[in-house]
Amino acid sequence: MANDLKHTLSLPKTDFPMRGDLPKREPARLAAWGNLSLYAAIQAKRASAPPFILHDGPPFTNGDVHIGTALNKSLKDITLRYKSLRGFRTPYVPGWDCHGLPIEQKVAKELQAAGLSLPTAELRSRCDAFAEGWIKKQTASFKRLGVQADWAHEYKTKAPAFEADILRTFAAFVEQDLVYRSKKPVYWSIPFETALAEAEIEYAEHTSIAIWVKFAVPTTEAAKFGLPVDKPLSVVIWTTTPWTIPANLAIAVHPETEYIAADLGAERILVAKALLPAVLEASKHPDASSVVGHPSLVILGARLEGLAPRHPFIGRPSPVVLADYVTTDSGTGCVHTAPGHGAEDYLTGLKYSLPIYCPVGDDGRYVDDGEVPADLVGVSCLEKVEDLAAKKPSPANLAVLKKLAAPDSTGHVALLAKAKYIHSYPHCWRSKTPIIFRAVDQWFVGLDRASPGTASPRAAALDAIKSVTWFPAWGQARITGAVEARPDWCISRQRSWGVPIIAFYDAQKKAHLDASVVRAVAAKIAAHPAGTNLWYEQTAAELLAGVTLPAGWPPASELTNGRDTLDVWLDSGSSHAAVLRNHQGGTQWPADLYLEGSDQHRGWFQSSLWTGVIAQGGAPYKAVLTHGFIVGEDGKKISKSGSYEKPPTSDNFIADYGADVIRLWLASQDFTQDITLSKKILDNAAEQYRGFRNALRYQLSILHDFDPALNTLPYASLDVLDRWALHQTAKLLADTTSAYDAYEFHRVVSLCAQFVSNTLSAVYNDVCKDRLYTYAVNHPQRRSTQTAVHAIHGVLVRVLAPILTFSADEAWCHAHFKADFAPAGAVNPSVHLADWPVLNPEWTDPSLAADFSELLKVRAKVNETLEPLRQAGKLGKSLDAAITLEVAGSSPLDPILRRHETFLPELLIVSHVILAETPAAADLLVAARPAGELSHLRCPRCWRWVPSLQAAGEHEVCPRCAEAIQP
RNA sequence: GGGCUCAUAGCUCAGUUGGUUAGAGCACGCGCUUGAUAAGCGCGGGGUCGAUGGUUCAAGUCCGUCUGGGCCCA
Repeated sequence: MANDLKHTLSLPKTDFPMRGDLPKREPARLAAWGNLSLYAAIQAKRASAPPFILHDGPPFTNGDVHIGTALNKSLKDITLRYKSLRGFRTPYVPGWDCHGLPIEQKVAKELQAAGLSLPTAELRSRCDAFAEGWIKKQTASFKRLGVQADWAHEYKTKAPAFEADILRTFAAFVEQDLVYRSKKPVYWSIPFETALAEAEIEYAEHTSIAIWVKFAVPTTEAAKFGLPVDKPLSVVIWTTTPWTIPANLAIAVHPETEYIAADLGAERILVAKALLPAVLEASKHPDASSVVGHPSLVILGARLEGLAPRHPFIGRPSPVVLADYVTTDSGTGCVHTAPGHGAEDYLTGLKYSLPIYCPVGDDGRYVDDGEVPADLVGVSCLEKVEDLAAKKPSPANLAVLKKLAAPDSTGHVALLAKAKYIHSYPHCWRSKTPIIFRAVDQWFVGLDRASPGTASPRAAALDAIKSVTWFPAWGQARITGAVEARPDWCISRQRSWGVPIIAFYDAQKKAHLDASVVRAVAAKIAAHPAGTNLWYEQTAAELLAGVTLPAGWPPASELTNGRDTLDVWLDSGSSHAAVLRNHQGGTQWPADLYLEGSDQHRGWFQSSLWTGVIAQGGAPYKAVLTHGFIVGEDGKKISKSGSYEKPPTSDNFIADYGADVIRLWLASQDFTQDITLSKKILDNAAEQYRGFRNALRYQLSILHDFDPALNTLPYASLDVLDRWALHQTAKLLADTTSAYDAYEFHRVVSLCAQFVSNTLSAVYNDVCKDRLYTYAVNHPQRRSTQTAVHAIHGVLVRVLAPILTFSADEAWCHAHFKADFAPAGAVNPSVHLADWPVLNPEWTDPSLAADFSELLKVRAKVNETLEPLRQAGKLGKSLDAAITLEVAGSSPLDPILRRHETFLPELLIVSHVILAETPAAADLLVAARPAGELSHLRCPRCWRWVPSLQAAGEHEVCPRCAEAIQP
């Protein structure tokens, strides 16, 4: 019987599945979008719209898409989808960073394992294929994530046309006379005569010879600095690389460390006071305690600056310099400084304008430069693998040791002590021999060089930074600091997989570099399918055929191609020139936005800024947005925290949760900070996803018999509750729009979640069930609610669309076509082709909202009152209750309740409300009892308790239901 | 060691120019409903706002120090 009545109700109905089953269902939607050519359709729709250009920072092509990269691409996609809905033209050309050491090394290792040794051009081809393979894989992963882009017209830094633009950027540097040649220390493999990168270094235990060496201080020098002159005085240095002594140019001390001129009896030595006992022990001084206790002169390091001891066997001074990195942990506190053989030494050398001196040749042997003593010339610094096993020092170490131990013409012996020293030392990954640190010629960009009347690159960059909007604001301080502090840009690398530096060398190894020649070769490279491989396949004469050589150059036949490649930061740093300047995919320069991880303040943001201000006259972006990094549950970086069952790749997470859940998770986090990843958090996101999905589903289900074209009511005839819901929706739209505009996606998610939960689920949907289910299908109040729900759904689905790309589209198709997918040729076949909802001013009704704010407080109080009855078993659903509200006539609540008196039972979802006036001052008194106590009867159809039932066919129902089921 | 940055309930986030018992969603507990049902509703427990000094009539909110993270550099 009851079942018969149930069939007279308009219950929710939809084919929209309750469960997303995203990992399985999302790929079908991707395919549907492909069939729609959705990206092209969106671009076409916005063809004449104002552009919003997000320039893609290219991921490196050497592995799977990591979840961190997924974060980056998701944020970009959310941004662009939002801007597109808002009415902007949003071309998005995805890019790939293809050159670089990690790929070259991976390929080289594979070749080595296979026992192959290939010419450079062949090695490069293999690197090319390697990169291409990952581009394919990464593209698939990005697509699966829901990232919408011009995938068919991506940019690749290895494409010949792109390589040519890199070279043109480089040419601009040359043109402005910013590029110069200078030495810089690099890791050097002697057997392979090549520079190595950090990644090619393996650390292994090594037995070195530690030496303590006296640098004699001339008496006149000592006197000048107020040091004792009663006995010979020496500054003692300590080093574990004796072979670098011929390159010594200075001695570094810490400005705030105390030094002591200790009296050893026949002579004095100057060392850090704290290290004197250790030095005495090393030198086996017979009466150390007396020396330590002796009242000797103590002097602060800062006061020693400029003191000029003599090199132990080369006729030049070795001045004392100051450096903060000097410690008193070991050694003597006086640090042997050879700017050509150490990173810190190099920087100190630059600071003190010392030559970057390196008397060791490519083959690891001392050169004959007129400075190196004759007995050292030709001696090798190499320790062969067999020497290592025998712990046999290099010939250079032995030769230097011998010289230091030999008395000079005055009988002075420089070597104070020596000892074996076992430590971890860098070795070449291929030859397994210890590397040496050695300065080689490099190309630099002088960032402080300025032609008369123009600003230096640094000044221009600092100026450009101010014209850019930084999100968050502290990004400006960060990049300003990085730009101010960085030394001149070393743009050359001794690598193969990169863009060659178009420099030529004559027989005397003199470098020839000219901007017009670079441009001419760039043009050839752009036009040739081999791209820059041409450089490795052709001779200088072939490359320069038809090129007019600048005055002063030898004929092309006497030139050879340089072997250096450009720093890869120049590759990606040229992307704005290669892509935006060329309007690739409809883009334009400068970009409206760059969006990358905060590490790029020192990376891509900066390299792009330099190339922008030097070659294009300004910053290539109007705004820069940064995000943090993904960390593990413990807040520590993901590589260091716990082990994962699967690699943390985008694909793996999507396989488990679906792209929309991953996107929702990422969107719900404040990405300016670290983003925590854990199963619990992802499960939480999945739960939240279900909430959104169900909200959309329920709306669809109650709209199943609503035809917007036929059944929509004008705003003026909408029910008060529906108008309130629209007011809340208008607020949601305004708030989420400003959150999107501020790139605060987590606020969008939070606002939507609260709207769905508080406004819809807890109040609006619950209250509307009665009218939606039990009223006659065409009852105005029912159509009123459907009108509102339809409008709300339209807003919600579009507000969520940038984040829940798949599910919002799925809901869209169900709303418009009552199917999973739009039929062929449908109008508005995707939510992503829609426009952002327009804020209807009618919807905003502050006085109504004020009333509701009070009414909902009453509702909360009623619920509180009902709860004990329910817990006591006296009450089930609230509809079984009758309520008495008592309020003082003077209360501001009184007129509100009166105004909405007939609506109260519906709002409170109870069967009967008695509104009474109380003289008491109390705000509101609520009493509840089962409606049956009023001797009311329960309508078996709408479940409300009413004074009397009436016959309707074979049933007894309330008058309202009787009318509703009239045939 | 330096630059920038973060630290509010189990989780994700709000907390306006310092001002009443610090909020929300999710999760959790106890009920209700069985006409959104692998759903929905109600009620409830849960935070000494990283620690510690200070400024103030008053500090999650301002200042100092420390602890623990992150990115970059050394």
